[in-house]
Amino acid sequence: MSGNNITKLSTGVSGVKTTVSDTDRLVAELRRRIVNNQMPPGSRLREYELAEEFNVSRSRVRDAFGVLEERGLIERIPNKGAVVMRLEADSFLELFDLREVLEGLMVRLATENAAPEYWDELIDLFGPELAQAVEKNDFNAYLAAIAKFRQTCINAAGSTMLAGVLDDLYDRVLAMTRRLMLVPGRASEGFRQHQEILQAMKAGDVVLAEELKRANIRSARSWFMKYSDFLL
Amino acid sequence: MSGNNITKLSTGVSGVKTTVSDTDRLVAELRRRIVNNQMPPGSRLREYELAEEFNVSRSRVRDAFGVLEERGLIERIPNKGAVVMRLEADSFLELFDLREVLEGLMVRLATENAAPEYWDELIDLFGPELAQAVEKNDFNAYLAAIAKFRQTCINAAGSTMLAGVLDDLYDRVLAMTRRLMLVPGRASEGFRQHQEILQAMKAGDVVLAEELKRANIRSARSWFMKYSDFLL
DNA sequence: GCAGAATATATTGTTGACAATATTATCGGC
DNA sequence: GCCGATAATATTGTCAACAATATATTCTGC
Repeated sequence: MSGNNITKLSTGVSGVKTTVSDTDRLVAELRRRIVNNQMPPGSRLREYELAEEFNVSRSRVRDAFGVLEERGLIERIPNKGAVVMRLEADSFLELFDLREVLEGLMVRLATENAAPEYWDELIDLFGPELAQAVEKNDFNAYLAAIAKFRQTCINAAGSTMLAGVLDDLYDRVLAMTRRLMLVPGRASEGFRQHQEILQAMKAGDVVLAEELKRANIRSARSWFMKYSDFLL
Repeated sequence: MSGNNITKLSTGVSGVKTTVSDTDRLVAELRRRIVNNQMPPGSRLREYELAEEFNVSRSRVRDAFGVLEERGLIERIPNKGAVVMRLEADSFLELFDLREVLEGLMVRLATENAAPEYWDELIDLFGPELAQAVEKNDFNAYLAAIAKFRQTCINAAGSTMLAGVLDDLYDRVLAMTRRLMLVPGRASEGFRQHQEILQAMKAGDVVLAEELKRANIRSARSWFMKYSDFLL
């Protein structure tokens, strides 16, 4: 096995990139493992080990580590190796502050740009069926719906830069959301908030939609602070 | 020359990193050249060429390209090479939207955290002397003052995540600021706005400070739109 | 048995050589 | 002279071997 190894493939997600390399696949898989806590914070990542597992050279693993580090998912200490970044309470709070202004902007731009009908699909998704699933603690369904909401908004917002920044933070947001959802009552509250936001967006009420989204994050923040002892 | 080559050195800027590698130095220098337009958009970056110039191996250059790409300063096309990213009008407008919420947040957090006296130094810096320099089109002095303002705020805000996001965008902000300053009248207006923001910050008026900073960016945005024909 | 030095092992950091690909130059036919 | 095919060159992509460093183990004197 030698030489170049880039398979043509569209990434699907509004991407400019049309090729996916070994490095990209590595990054994706390692991201997944870290966010899913299969590799909990503090875990060591050994280059050779991963190189063998994925049948790639150490250089690819090393490249992947580079972007993972840039994204703040791992920490690299010279000559010692890479460990999964530990998320402190402080950085969670910082993350909420950032999300408040950024996701608020996202919703504002999306509301400005999209026609009212654009939101019908999402409004349908956030319907009675999902409501029941949330009550029954079907977190995967809820998580998928939230991801869909996010992606639909980003597409409508139409700002590649905003999309990039949100994407940079996404891993950490996901890691936190997964935990926060476990707190009794939070999921159903978040669900209702999303319904309200969607109504405002369909109504084209730019200001209200942004404010509701910001309130949504602030609410999540206060839940987090209340239960931080359990969540960290 | 072979083997590891990492010189111990503190980065100074509130950094967690305490070492600076060849790659880091490369990134810094290339950033500088790109932002200063010594490497205008569309320029091609050849790996071997740079490797020779900096007396490093191509791998280091390649690593540097990786972070430059992640930062959106260059674009890498497989088997073709790296070119300096071309900044389109759209992305400038996107950048203004982002700056409005992010720098607003920066000022808000900074105002919340810092004591009134903290701002005296900056208020002094943005005094009559600098005002005169701005009138005389001494752009370097103004640019340095703005950079100082930014850094002081980031330090006071105390959010490493926000600092990271702002840093990611900094190169593009700088590139744009340098051009926008050339527009007659913009620099002195921006100067006055910074004075007002600082007054609000010293007064501890969190809401007003944030709103003034946001207005500052919106104002810059409208100047840009008006003169975009000359600036692009 | 234990602290500290010396050795062995594991792991990361770096490089130069080679493969794959794209770009440019050359050449023959019309 | 111009166009397409073919060869030559330049440039990037990948890897495997080696160097440097950190960690674990063994040894030694007490």
